[in-house]
Amino acid sequence: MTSDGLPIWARPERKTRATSASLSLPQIVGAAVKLADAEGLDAVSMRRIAGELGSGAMSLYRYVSTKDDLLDLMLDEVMGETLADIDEEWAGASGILRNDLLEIGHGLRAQVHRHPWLPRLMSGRPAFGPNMVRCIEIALSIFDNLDVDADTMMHSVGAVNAFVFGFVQEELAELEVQRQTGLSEQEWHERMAPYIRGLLATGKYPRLHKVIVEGSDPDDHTVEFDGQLRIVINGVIASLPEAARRKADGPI
Amino acid sequence: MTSDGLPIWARPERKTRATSASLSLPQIVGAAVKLADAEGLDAVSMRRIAGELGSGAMSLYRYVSTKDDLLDLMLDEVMGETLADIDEEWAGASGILRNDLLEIGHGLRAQVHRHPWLPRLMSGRPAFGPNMVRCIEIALSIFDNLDVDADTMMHSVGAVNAFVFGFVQEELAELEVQRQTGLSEQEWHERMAPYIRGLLATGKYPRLHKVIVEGSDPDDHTVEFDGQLRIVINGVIASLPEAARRKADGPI
DNA sequence: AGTGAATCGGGTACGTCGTACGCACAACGC
DNA sequence: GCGTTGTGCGTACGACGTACCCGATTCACT
Repeated sequence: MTSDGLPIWARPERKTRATSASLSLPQIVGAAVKLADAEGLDAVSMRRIAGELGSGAMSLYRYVSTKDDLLDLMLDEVMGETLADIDEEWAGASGILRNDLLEIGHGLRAQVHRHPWLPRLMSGRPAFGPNMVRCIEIALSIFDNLDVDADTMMHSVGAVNAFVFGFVQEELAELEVQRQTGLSEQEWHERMAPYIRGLLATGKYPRLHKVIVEGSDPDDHTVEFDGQLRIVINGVIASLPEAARRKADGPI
Repeated sequence: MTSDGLPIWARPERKTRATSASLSLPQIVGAAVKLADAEGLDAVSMRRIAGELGSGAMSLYRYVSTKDDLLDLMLDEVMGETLADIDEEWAGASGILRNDLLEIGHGLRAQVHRHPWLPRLMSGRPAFGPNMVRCIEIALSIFDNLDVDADTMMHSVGAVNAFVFGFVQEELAELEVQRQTGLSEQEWHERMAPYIRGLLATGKYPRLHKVIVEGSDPDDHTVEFDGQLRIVINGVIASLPEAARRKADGPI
């Protein structure tokens, strides 16, 4: 959004009437995304993007009225990436709700891992781009032959979505530190160990102590994620009306 | 974290050897939090904070080695806020797992609503401050007489936590736009309506159309949140070992 | 009481950022 | 031919985080 509070897509289309242009909006957005992927969101400055494209910084403003707009476009761009593999109807839809929800969850997480700057962009930015809208449409398609009401559909995908984003956010916090410092997960954990040990040594956190000592080290975040996602999906399916619930796991 | 990759608490304590100081770390952190609450995270600059305290910008660096450290401290500060109401043992713990999880969820959401800049800080910043650790400890206490293993405990609070953060993040995105533009929720929705109508008019999003037309307008986000939170908690409780599950809803 | 060391507050300055403004140039309709 | 329109981009301004440095204050210790 800019000063008028509208996201870029809700505003009358840009002119781009003229003939020869050495720059183009998709080109700019693409360069910005590539930069963010390679060096993090902080590396994405107008000057850097322009430099990457071999043009002047101010040239970008012929295509984008504000950096914030560019960020909106980046967000929608990567949402469109997922869509590229998908044709008119969702190829992945198995018709079995539990599997579909699982796939949506894992797919969303994979997408965020490909572009770790996504969560930071989504904080404080309502996403309403065309690609995002198509993503929602496709997500809703998993209810096609389930005959549940609109509110339930929104609840269900909303809950799964919220969980996935919350989870990856925590995951990425750790990865981000590792990226910025160049430390491996191993090294970072070792670096933190004395502090953690000091905390536990106070004896003020017996439950945390128990969890750290007895808990299995989640070296593979994916299985951790899968486990928790299944828990959430269980809850979602359990809340469905009975007819839909019986069909959620497919024909027995 | 700074260049060494360690959060501020994992480093040897700052000197603060001398006697009389017109500034103090808690004072600085407090001013920063107040500023963020009042004008948003972007208003939090070293110069602004110093100005608010009637001192020079560079003076702050006697107490904080980097702005990033200050942000870490702000995060832990507000986590401590919640703790202020709580004494040694959690007053709110009912011993009934479902109610405890509900309370944790609603409490966490309330906390984030009090400080809408929290999610943006947590993106890309592992939180390990003492207050945060105490929060975790207290959250784990709800399993005290339930005899479940460490992994299950982490799974359970992790799933609820992740969901809550994901949910409020979406909520706040909308609120943030309203704060920045000064528009009310009503006004903003009206401003967006033509764009949304245009999308639906294309006929390419039949499911989204159905959801928007038939779905009840969630004017009260709290009931929406409560509904979805209960769904997640259902899943969590269902995944507990049977003995614990039977006790989760308390004595019948 | 006198003195050296440490810590305080903060001014100046550098390199970065987003972007307002305006100019030179190219392609078009007439 | 000539205005009109749209491009690319150089310059400049006011923010930002913070490195560096200096005078003033206060402590620890004789």
